[in-house]
Amino acid sequence: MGIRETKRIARRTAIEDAGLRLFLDDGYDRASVERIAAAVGIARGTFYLYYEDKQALFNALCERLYAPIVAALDATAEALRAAATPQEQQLLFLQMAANLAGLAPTLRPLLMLHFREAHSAGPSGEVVGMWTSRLQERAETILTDARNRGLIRDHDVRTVALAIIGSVERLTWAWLNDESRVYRDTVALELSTVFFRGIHPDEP
Amino acid sequence: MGIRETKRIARRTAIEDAGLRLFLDDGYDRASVERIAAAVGIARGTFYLYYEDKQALFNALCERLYAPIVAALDATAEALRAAATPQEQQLLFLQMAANLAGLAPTLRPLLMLHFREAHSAGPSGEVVGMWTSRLQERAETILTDARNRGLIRDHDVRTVALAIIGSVERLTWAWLNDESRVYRDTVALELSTVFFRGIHPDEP
Amino acid sequence: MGIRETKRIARRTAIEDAGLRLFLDDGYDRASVERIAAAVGIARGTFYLYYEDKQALFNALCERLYAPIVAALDATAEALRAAATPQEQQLLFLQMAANLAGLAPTLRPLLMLHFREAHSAGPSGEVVGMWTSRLQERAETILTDARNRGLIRDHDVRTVALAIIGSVERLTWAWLNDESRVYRDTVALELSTVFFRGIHPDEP
Amino acid sequence: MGIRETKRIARRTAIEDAGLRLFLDDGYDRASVERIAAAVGIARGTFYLYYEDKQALFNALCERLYAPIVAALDATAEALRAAATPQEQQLLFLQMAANLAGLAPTLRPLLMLHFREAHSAGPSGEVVGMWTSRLQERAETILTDARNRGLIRDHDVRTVALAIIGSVERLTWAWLNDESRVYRDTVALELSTVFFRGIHPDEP
DNA sequence: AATGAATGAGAGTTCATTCAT
DNA sequence: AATGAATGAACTCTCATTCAT
Repeated sequence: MGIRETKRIARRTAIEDAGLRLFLDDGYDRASVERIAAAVGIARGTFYLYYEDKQALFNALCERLYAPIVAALDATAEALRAAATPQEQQLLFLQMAANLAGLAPTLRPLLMLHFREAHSAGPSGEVVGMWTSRLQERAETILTDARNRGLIRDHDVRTVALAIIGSVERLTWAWLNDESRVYRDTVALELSTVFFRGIHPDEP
Repeated sequence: MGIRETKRIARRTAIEDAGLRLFLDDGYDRASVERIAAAVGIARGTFYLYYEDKQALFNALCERLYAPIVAALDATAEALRAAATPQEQQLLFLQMAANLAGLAPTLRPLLMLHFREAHSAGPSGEVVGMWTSRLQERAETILTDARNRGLIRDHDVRTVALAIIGSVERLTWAWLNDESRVYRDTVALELSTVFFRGIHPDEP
Repeated sequence: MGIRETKRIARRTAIEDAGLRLFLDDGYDRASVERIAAAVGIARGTFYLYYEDKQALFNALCERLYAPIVAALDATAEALRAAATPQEQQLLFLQMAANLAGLAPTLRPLLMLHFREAHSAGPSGEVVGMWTSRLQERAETILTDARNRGLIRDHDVRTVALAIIGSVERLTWAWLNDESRVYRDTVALELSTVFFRGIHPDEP
Repeated sequence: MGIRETKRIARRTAIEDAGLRLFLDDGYDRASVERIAAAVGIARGTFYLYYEDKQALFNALCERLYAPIVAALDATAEALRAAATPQEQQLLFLQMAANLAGLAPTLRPLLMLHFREAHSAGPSGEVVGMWTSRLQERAETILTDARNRGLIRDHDVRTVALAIIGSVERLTWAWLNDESRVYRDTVALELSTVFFRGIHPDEP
């Protein structure tokens, strides 16, 4: 890779990092390109050599956040299709939960950004909404598959998907804000139990 | 009540209604006092005769939204303390759920506002956060009480409270956005079942 | 008229005058709202209390310039319809020419603005073009009427109208720029003679 | 010519063509070097290897436009000096008009540029003004000569020259903008007639 | 010869709030 | 009680040009 390309990537990363920090501190709307540029140590105009506009920077950060999550869900869906027994399936669910929980620390500030802008009125809210609905689709796919195989009770898949995602979101938000007693490792298991005991078919 | 007082209240209501609409359309930050005043048909300066600043208007809207919800939760908590049997308690839970679901249509735009600003960086986010934590407290109180009486399994109360609130929030958001197949009436029951079957003690 | 209204009008006039000067010095595009406001001695934001945007200020100036010219043309057209003999008609033409020439000194800077922006690419050019085509319409109406009455030879009315307007424009521009030997008083007569001798029917 | 020189000229032509298009679309001021370079497919900096600055590019385009027109006028003036009879002279006038009208289609976009920038406030306006005054000089020379030989009536030469140029400009502008019924071929004749019948001495 | 990163001033416009009327 | 004029800082984005590579 040429030296120019290397420098360019490094600078893009620097801008994204600074942008992330300011978006978190001030929100997408209030964070100004001027301050982002200043944080990186570049001129205002230089910013626009790397991103078409503020929105493009935000999109890049979203890509960073959601791409690995979507990938993890897709991988689980794929594996589930190959799973033969209910036991295998349950294991895969738990692995997925652990997998996602494992991603969390790396993605921490980006997750924070997700919540900050999730329902905002501006363009940031729209982008997050688009990604969120993709996640929702994946979750529904997985649950539908599980229901068809008799792994979970015959609830309305959409409702259950929303409920689970909502729980995960709320707990993640609590974790991000260091609300006491939310421990990443135990919570995944705890939550799984709550939902599984509730949604799996009663044993004879 | 004097005619003056009546007119003052009517105008406050008009300002709040216009403010609500604009906060929803544009977000708290982007909604300008100028446009709110114009929507009401008053001068910019007149706005400040009724609210100290934009923030005060937002606070008033929050009061409108959260006060009845907190009241409903408090009433349930009170009634639960007087309930003797587990059957009575379960009934009270269902009544509370139905009660809250019944409030939803009236509060619809205000609920939308809740989500719009829930995690925002500015002052609006802080206010919503304060109210949200009050709701969380109430939920924990109720669940702790239920657990102490053996009505629900011995989960971590905080985690379960967060999970339930998250689910409710996510489903409410879906309902607000007319995502298909989220019907207010059935969803309360469905959700109760999901959580109850999961969290109540196994029957012998 | 209330004192507020009076002051408002005075300030609008002050803004228009300053705007005119700067539009002339720098052109519509390069003239900045900031400098216009500074020339008036008001804050940047105050400008927008009086005009929606820079374009609106330009439109107001165009109104000032073109409205009296259109009025003069319409008055001539009206009078022509009532004129009985060719002699009367010719007299009216000369009166119109003198009339317009009489307006020129008052409108001088505004006429300058017309030429500055007449063919410009931006929004200013479009507005001027719109007004210009209105003038063209009026000129064609008058010429068509004159031709129908046998006052002028049977040329293509549109071509002649364009030729006359073009001549007038070019001479006006020369006058505005103090190109020597363009005297307002004599030029109207001179030009009339040039065109009349050429376009009136040959005498028997 | 060396291959290098050939390539250099080809690239200059490409830049001029792109510049012309953008100057027409956006106006000299708003057309940015960046977009011109992008249209050619070269880097921003490369532009400055071929033209000292944006102004220099504009000058080159003016050269392209005005040089042939000045040449045509000079040729006519020269031929007129050698002409013996009024009939010969009139013929030469008509030939010149036809000649210029013949140039028009080739120069079409450049003519458009002339009008766009003719009275603009910036440097582009000054350059066009300089060329325009050269054309005016030539026209006056020709008319003075014609008057001295008794070919045209004893009008003020300067006024007539301005009137003719103004007419030609206005009709050309109409033709450029496809205002209906302006046909290049007939218009030259029509205009000649209008002016000739008006300015040549009365026949006995 | 060609590149494209970098600059920083400057553009139009909006904002919440104050205060004299 | 009500008005609306005034502020000036803040915003996003564009510009012509330079220069190290």
